[in-house]
Amino acid sequence: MTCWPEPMTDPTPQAPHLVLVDGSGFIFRAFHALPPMTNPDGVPVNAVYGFATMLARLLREHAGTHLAVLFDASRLTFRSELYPQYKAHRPEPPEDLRPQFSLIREATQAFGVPGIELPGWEADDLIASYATAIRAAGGTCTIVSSDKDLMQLVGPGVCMLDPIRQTPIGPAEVEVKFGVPPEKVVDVQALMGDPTDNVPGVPGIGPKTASALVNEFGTLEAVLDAAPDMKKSKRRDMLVEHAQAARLSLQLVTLARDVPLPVPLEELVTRDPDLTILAEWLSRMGFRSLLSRMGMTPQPASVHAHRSARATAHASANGLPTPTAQDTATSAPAQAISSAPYDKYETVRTAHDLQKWITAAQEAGLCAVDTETDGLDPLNARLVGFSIATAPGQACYVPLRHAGTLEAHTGEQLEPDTALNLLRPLLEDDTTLKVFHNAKFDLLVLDHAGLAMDHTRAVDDTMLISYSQSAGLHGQGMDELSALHLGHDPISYDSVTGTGRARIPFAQVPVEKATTYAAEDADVTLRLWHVLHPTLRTNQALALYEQIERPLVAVLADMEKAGIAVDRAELARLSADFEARMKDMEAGIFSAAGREFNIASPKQLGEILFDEMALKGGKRGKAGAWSTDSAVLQELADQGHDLPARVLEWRQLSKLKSTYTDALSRQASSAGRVHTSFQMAITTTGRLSSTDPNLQNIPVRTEEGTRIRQAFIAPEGRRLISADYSQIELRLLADVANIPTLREAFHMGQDIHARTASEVFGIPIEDMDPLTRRRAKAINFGIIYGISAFGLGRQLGIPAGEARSYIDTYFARYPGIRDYMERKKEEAQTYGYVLTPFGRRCYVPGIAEKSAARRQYAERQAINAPLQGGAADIIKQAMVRLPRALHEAGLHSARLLLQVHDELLLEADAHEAEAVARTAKNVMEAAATLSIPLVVETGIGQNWAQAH
DNA sequence: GTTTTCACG
DNA sequence: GACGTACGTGAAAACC
Repeated sequence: MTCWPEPMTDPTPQAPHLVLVDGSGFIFRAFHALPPMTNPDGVPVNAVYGFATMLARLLREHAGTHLAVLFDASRLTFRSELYPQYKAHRPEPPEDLRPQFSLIREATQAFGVPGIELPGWEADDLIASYATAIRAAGGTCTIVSSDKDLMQLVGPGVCMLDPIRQTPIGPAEVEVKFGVPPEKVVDVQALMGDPTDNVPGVPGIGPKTASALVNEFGTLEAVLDAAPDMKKSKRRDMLVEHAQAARLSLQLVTLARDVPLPVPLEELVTRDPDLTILAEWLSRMGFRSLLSRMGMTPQPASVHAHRSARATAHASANGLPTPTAQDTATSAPAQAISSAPYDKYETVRTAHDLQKWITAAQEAGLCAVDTETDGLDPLNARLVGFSIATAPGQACYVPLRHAGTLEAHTGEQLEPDTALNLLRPLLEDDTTLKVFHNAKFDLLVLDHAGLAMDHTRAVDDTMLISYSQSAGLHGQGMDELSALHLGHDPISYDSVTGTGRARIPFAQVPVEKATTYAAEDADVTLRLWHVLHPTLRTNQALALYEQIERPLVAVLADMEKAGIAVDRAELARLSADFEARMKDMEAGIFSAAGREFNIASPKQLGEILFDEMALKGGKRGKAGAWSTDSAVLQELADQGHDLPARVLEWRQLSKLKSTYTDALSRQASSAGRVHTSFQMAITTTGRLSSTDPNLQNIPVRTEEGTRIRQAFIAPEGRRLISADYSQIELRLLADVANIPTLREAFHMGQDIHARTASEVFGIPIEDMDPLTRRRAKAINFGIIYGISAFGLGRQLGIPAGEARSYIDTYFARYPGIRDYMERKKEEAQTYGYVLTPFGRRCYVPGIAEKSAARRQYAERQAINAPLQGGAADIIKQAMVRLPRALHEAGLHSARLLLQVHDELLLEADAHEAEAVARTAKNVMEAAATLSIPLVVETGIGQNWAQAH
C-alpha cells in the first residue's frame, strides 16, 4: 500500500504525483504530540519544529512531482451558513499555539513550498478539490494527514500518509477505522455525528451501529428509507425522528471537490528549496539539529549519515551480495496486485497439470508457495497439500492427503511422492524465487516430507520482509498484512476447519474448500511480496533483511531440527523431589494460615494475608485484588511473618515443577531431545523468542534452577559449549553514546560496574566495597532500561528520592548518556521509531500518548530498543556466519542448538569442543566492529550448568 | 479469554 | 493530585 511512485531513479516519464499536506490538521496534532520548546526569542515553536521536520522528510524521501500545503483560511465557511452551530463551540487555540500559525506559514515559504488557503473553505475542501483535479489530469495523489474527515477521499490513485507515524493510510486502514470502505465513510459519519465539530448525527448511534447499518443498507438514504419498517426499537424511533439531522450531517461531512483552485496545478511542481533562505530561517528558529540533519552545516555526521554509513559497511563486510532471483524476477503490473480477483483458483490433480504450474513459475522467475499440514509442529506435521501462485490472482492447490468423508468426495489426488518429485527442481532452481510467508515453517515441513532444506535455493519470506521494516508497528501475520497492504481479508483458517470441539483436521476439509483457502494464501503471499519488497530499499532495510534475517532462517531451522538432549530420568527425579517437598510444606502453610486453601491461588492467599490475618503492606492491583507477588511476600517475610516466607518457597518449587521438570519430560522426543521453535517476527526490538517449549527461560539463578540446567546434557562422547557476550548492551551504550571513560574501561578489561562506582561515588577502584559496586551495577542496568527514580529505588530497596540523587550524580559524571537518551526520545517523537546502530527500525507507538505514564513508558522503550535490538543484530550476524566458519575450520561435528539473547549453546564431539569454543568466540567477537571490543566468554561441559 | 505470577536475558 | 513505573519475552494456573 505504498503511496509513492516507484523508484525516483526510474528514467521513464512519470504520471504526476501530487502530495497534499493538511497544514491545519498537522499544526494541532504536532502541538499536542511534541514537548514544549521555544526559539531563541522565547516564542513557543514545538508545532513549527514538527512541521519543519515533516516537510524536510517529505522532500527527502517522498517528494512527488507536485507539492502543496493547505490551510484553513477562516472559521466561516459554507458549512456555518448551512448550520450555524458547526464548529461553533471549538475553544480558542491554546496560547502557546497561537503565535505558531504564522510561523508555520513562514516555514512553507522557507522550504519553497506553496501554502494555499481560500476564504470560505476549509483546508479539507481544498485538498478534496486538488485531489480530484490531479486525478482528472491522469495523476495520483498522497494526502499527508491522519484526519478522519479526509478518509472519504481514499480510493484508486489517492491515499493518505500519517505525517507523524509515517504510515500509509489506504482503504484497509480506513475500513478498520470506520468499518466501511472509503466511499461510504460519509454515510457512517453522518449517522454517528461528531460532537467535537457539532455535527448532529442521530442520537444513540455510535460508530459500531452506524457502520453496521451502512453495511446492511448501502447508503445513509437507504438506511433512512428502511427505518420506518425496522422492528420496533429505540433505534428505529431515533432514525425516523432525526432523519433530517442525518441528511444535514451528510452535507456537513461531505467535502467539496469542486472548489476553484487558487493556485493552478502546474504551479505546484516540486522545487528544491533555496538553501540560503532555508538555512537562515532554520537558524532563526533555533532548529540546529534539523539544520545539521539536512547537511547544511559542517557539523559531525548527522543521525542519518551515520546510519547509512553503518548499514553499508555492514553489508559489504559480509562480502556476499549473492545475486538472487529477485533481480531477474519480473514485477507484476501494479494494477493486478490490487485488482485481480481472489477466488478463481485451480485444484491440481494430475502430474501434467502440476508440471504446467511449475513451468509457469519458472518462466516468471517468481512464485509463492504455501504448505498445508495436519499440525502446527513442523518437525512432526504431515504434508496434506501445497499451493503455488505464479501471478496475482493465479494460484493453484495441490491436495495430497485429503481423506474422503461422507459429505465430501475428495476426487483424484496426486501421489505425494510424485508431486514432491515434480516440486523438487523448482525448490532447487536458483533462478526462480520462491516466496513464503514464514519460510522456516514451510521449509521444515517440506524437509520432513522429503525435500531436503539444504538443497533449497532462492527463498524470500514476506513475514521477515515486513518485520525488517515494521517491528513493533503491527503484527506480521499474513491475515493482518493482507488487510493492511492489500485491503483484502483472506479466508480464515478457523472458518475452513471450524473451531473448538468441532474443529476438523485440514486433511478432512473438502478439497474444493481447501483450494479456496490454500491457493489464496499463496496468492496473498505473492501479492504481499510485490508490495513489500520494493519498500525494503526505501526504508533502508534491504541489508538487514538480506544479510541477517533471511540467511538466519536456515540456521534456526537446523537448530530446531537438532534439538537438545535432556536427561529424562533426572527430570523425573527432580519432579518427584519437588513434589515431596511441596507436600511436606503444605501442613505448615495451612497451620500458619489457620485453615486449608489453594496455595496456588493468589486470590485466596491475598484474602488470608490481608483480610483474615490483617497484615500491613498490602497493595491492590487495578482490578482491586490483593497483590501477592514475590516482592510483596518477601517484604512480609522480612518483617518476620512465617506464612509468606513458606509460600515463597512453595511457589518456587511449584513453578519449577509445572513449568520445567514436568513440561520438559512431556516435550522430549523419543530420542530424548526437546525441539523449541524460534519466533523471528514477534519482538519489538529484533530479538528472537522461543516457544513450545520456551528454552530461553530455563532457570539458572537459584540452586534448584541449576539442577534443572544440569538435566540439559550432551550425549555420550559429546560436549555442550556455551559462548556468551559479556556486557554487550553496556558496551553498545558506551559506543553509541561515546563515553570516553567507559570506553577506556572496556578497552582495559576493567570491572565495568566497579569502574562506574568509582567514578560516580568518587572511590578509588581498588578500594571498592561490594555494596557500592552493587549500586553502580543497578544504575548501569537501569540506564539500559530507561532509568526512573522509582524503578531504581525499588531495585535497590531505597527511597525514590535517594535513587534520584544517584541518578543525578551519574548523569553529572556521564552527560553523554543523558544526551543519548534525549536523542533517542526525539528520534522516536519525530519519526515514530528508533534505529539500532545497524539500521533496524523499532517502532514505538505510544510516543505521542497524552497520558504521561504511557508516554514515559514509550520513552523508556525508545531508549532501550536500540541497545537490546543492537545486541540482537550482533548475535544474529554471528549466527549467520558461524556455520560456515565451523565448516571451514573442519569442525564437522559441531551443531548450534540454542540462542538465549546473548548466549549461543553448541554441541560437538568431545575432541572438537575446545576448537569449537575458540571458533565461536572469534566469530562472535568479530560480528560487529565498534569503538569498543566485544568480549565472549566460553565454557565446556557435559551439561548446560557446567558449560555456562 | 484475561489476569497474575514468575522463569530468563 | 493521581497515575503507574525500569526493557524484552512465554507458560502455567486461577478465575471470569
